[in-house]
Amino acid sequence: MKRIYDKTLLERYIRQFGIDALFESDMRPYMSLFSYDRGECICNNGDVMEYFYFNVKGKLKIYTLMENGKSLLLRFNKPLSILGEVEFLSGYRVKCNVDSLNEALLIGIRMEDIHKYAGNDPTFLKYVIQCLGYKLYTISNTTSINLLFPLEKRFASYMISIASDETTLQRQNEIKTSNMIEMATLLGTSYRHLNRVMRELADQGIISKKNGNISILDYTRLKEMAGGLLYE
Amino acid sequence: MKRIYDKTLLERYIRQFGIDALFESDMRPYMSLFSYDRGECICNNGDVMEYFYFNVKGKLKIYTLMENGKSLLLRFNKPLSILGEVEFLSGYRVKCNVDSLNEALLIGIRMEDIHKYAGNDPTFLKYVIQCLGYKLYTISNTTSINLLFPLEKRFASYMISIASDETTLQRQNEIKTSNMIEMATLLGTSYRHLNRVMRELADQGIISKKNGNISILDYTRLKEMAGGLLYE
DNA sequence: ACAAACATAGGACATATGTCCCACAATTCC
DNA sequence: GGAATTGTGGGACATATGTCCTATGTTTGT
Repeated sequence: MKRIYDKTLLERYIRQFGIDALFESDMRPYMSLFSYDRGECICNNGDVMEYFYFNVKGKLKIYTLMENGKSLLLRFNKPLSILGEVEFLSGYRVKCNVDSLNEALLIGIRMEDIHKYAGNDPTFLKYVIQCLGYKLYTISNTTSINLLFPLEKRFASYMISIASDETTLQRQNEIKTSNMIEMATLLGTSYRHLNRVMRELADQGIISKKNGNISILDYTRLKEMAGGLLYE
Repeated sequence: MKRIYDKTLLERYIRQFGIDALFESDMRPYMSLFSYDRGECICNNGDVMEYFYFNVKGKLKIYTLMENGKSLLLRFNKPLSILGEVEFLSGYRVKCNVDSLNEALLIGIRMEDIHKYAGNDPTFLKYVIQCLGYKLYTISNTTSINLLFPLEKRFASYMISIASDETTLQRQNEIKTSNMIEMATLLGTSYRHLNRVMRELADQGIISKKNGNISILDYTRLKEMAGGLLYE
């Protein structure tokens, strides 16, 4: 973790995501910009959260780590999203682990400052509620899906959801898989099993794997296989 | 569901849980008291939430129901807790099903009213954030354990949770199982498998099944088996 | 360039869980 | 009372998934 003393960059991100509009007063004086390297840990189970963060660049991995060493990915976190909103009012210690997956930039505000200057700011509080509501909803959804459907269906629906990119509004038929292991944990399964299921789909001519990319060959059958499931 | 026109009772619960202290203005004029019977449904997937609720008596069961009929228990909800906080700001439809497990009492405030009179009330908003944070935390915990541990553990924790009755504050060692099939779906498994696992526990002398009731014979070992997971 | 670390691919086997089926007891319906 | 329905208990087998291990290609660090 490095602090970046670049007011211009900070300002650019505030503008880009409209972060100033989330507060009724100007919080800029209390904001710092931090950068994290690929794979760097942002916080761990048991930590006391010193900052409230806005993730403005990079993908974060949020996961639990159990006593027996098993871990489960809870979600990925992409800009714009927040970190520390649970701890902000409760004062609890952190319960999850958060790692940066690539180079990430976070805007941090000290917990004392956010308490002092935004602790009674309805605009900000409502934003936090929305974020929390969204997180609660998605995790409930994922939980059910993970437990109730076999990987084949989950994989199919996952593929469809990332293939239809909301930004371009057009379907990508080629998906670059940054990392199979990451994908496996996201789907709540083992790498081995994901591999097995993917090969079955490949054998059936529904997808194909080529130099690390997955191509959708038969979108119709893939959609059929997902059977209405939606990962959000 | 019956509306109860008993101002004294309403006032008693407001006092008992300090509900008036959660708002900066007096919300009593907008509160109604509702009672639900054992097993009665409070809301369903797809409903529009008309009220924001405080659960002041009774245990609620919160679960999802998928299109294919499968369902999964998300959590139990005991006083004091709230319902409708996700819908309150987002306007989303309800995504879960909520049933009352025993006789329950809820204080309801119409969504319009809570928007109008508490939508910018920092005290209330902060309370909502705390509740959401707590829910997010517990569901994250449950999710991980659900996915990382076998039914045996889930069953054990389920037993422990319903055996400790909040009203009597004393442990029931005999649990009447209204319906095994329902219990299986709640735990996200098949009846067959639940049966199998229960027999294993019975063989180990941890529980016993007699004329439709489950008795806990060895609470300590049962708790051990649950391994810290609590459906709270 | 070479070693080390990592990603991909998959065999062999164990375990958790699901599906299908049947038997029997309890409850409800005429 | 007898038939029909429903809940319970469990055998046999199939499927989904995990664990462990091995091999090979690919990237990275020095």
